Amino acid sequence: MNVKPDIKAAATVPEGYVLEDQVGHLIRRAHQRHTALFLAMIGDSQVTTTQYAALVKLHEMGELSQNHLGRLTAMDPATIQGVIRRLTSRKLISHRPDKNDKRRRCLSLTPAGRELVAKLMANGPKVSKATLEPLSPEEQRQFLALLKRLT
Amino acid sequence: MNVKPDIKAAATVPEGYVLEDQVGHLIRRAHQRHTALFLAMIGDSQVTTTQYAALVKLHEMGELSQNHLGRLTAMDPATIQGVIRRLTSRKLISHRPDKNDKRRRCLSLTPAGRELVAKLMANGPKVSKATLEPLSPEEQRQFLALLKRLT
DNA sequence: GCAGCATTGTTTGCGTACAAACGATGCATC
DNA sequence: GATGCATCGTTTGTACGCAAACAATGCTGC
Repeated sequence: MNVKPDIKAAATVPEGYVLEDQVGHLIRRAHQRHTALFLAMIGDSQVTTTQYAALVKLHEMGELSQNHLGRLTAMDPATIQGVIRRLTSRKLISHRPDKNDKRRRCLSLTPAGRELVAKLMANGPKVSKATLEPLSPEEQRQFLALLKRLT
Repeated sequence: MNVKPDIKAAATVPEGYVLEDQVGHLIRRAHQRHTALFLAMIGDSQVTTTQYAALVKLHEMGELSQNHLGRLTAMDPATIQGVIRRLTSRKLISHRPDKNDKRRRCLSLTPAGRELVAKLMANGPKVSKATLEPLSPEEQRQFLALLKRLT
């Protein structure tokens, strides 16, 4: 098993192009790390990052249509559909038809959903803190400012 | 449909906790944006970011076992298995049994795989550049240095 | 009123991502 | 050389993430 660089193959690699240094690869790994921290620290072994986002936004906004919630949490209609289905089956979210628009489902938190989201949001800042922990406070501020402009 | 903040619900939100400002949410959105740019610019409508990573690493290293390639590209055994299966079915990768270890599959690029990866790697820097485009050169340098420490 | 277009939510299909459990093989130690 | 542990690759199940196509409903302009 060859573990050293393949000289013949490497000869055609563009100068200085290292996979591990590419933004995309680094973002993907940072995302993996954050997801692992989230699942370990958020306080409910079933709730994922996207489910958390949906719950928090519903808590903040009160009542929303499905696609609107998707837009607010950066999920396309197919993705938010599955997230809502799973949260509904756990009885954390309920839905009723919209009075004025028969296409829409009005989503809202159930009492159980409100109770859970309050508990999870107590841990949310800890997850963010742990994710940024390798950086100093000043670096964290810089990093967040730059990251925000890449979205 | 209520689109304004729900005062009653928002009253229990921890002070200053805004979903859109959390690292995890921003990383997720940056990842989505990068993936979209990658698919649009890499030059082959079938190749994904992880498939690209596997091809590039195989090109660089010459011949690797499946799990080893997975470790080098940050994919667990179950994930790299699917990636390799799809690349093999496209005849971009071939495998042979290892002489010394019957458990291992020795993976390597086929001629078609070598040809494709050379073409894709010409576009790789353009994808990275486009992803970082909202930042100035100095900011890009800062961002990459900080991001690298979060992995 | 109605024709054309936009939006809402659904489904299918494909591709990551990971946990958990598994059989096969390698290896270290006795 | 047999025991016990580690590693290799696989499978199953669950959960994003998005493209594409769809039926139902809403809306705009004639």
